[in-house]
Amino acid sequence: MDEQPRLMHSHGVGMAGHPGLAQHMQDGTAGTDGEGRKQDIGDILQQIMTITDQSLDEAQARKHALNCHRMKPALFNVLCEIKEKTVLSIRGAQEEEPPDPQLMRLDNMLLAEGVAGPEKGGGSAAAAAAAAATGGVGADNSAEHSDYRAKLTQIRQIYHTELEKYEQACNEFTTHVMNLLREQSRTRPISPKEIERMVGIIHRKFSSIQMQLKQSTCEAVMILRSRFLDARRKRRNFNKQATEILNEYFYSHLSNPYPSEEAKEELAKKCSITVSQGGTLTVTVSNWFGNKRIRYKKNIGKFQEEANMYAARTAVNATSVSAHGSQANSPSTPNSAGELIPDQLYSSLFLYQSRYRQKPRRSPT
DNA sequence: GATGATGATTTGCT
DNA sequence: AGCAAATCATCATC
Repeated sequence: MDEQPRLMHSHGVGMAGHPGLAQHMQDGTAGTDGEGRKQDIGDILQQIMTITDQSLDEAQARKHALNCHRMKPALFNVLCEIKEKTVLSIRGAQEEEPPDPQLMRLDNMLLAEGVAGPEKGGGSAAAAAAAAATGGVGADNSAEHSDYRAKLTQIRQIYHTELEKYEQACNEFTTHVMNLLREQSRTRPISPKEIERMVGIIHRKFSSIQMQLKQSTCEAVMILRSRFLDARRKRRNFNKQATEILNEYFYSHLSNPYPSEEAKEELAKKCSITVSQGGTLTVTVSNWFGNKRIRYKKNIGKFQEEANMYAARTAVNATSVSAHGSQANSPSTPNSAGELIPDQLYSSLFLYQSRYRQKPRRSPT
């Protein structure tokens, strides 16, 4: 069979645009069965058009018949040419997709939470990371942590099995489609690029499904996190002693209630704050002072009694230390008139300063 | 369970 | 970076 090479040679000769077909048509015994040839081509085209309407076996047989048809190479060439012309216009629509920021965010989060990425002892890495994020919580809630770990591992497992399932399905489908296209490429021209494009489309579809999985996994992790590890949920009021120490500092520094970093550390130590929610111990102290300042300022009247009490206490302490307790005032009943004045002065100074505030000065130690 | 207290977080400013 | 202010979310009390 030397038909194919001959057809290729004829390119550009004969019937414009359809050289192969033209050659073929001129091949036959001239004139008499030209009509018959036309009929033949019409039949073939009809068969191709209706091939999808037939049953599988029927179509298979028809396909085989078409493949063996002597006109097939010629038709194929024609299709190739038409394709080449149309593909040129399609090629422009090739988009280079940038990495989806949403997907990247999800990936990063899953990685950070230890759901994606390498498994390290059943998600303990994630728990450790979470613990670090919340400031290295002590042993008081280790039971909750193990609960959290277990649940996270569960999520992790579901995520991975689902992801694997999707990946497998994607691969199966891709190979299936590729086989189909290869099979079809025997009857119609399909460039490797087209197959590539189709694979790309399939992958995009599947990755959008994967994204949904990632999204819901992220949501599940967030819920779990907020349920077990959110600092706000873990909020514990300070004990009485800690509050007293902090209040003592606050009211004795009412003119400038901005403890330095060192003072904060000192206070944290004194208050034996173990549940450091925010990050470092001093952050908790900072939070307290921040809240105290704003709430004091908002409603001085409400805090007046408290202010008087602490002012009196420090005053008593001071006198008892400096003057060897010679002024025998009862500690529980302070001289109200004597203590109120400096206190009010302090508070007005604080309020004044809050407008024209300066950086808190560092303690000399 | 309604409400105020309170520790933590967020937002915006300097 | 550190703060004020607003806000959130839980705790504690009744």
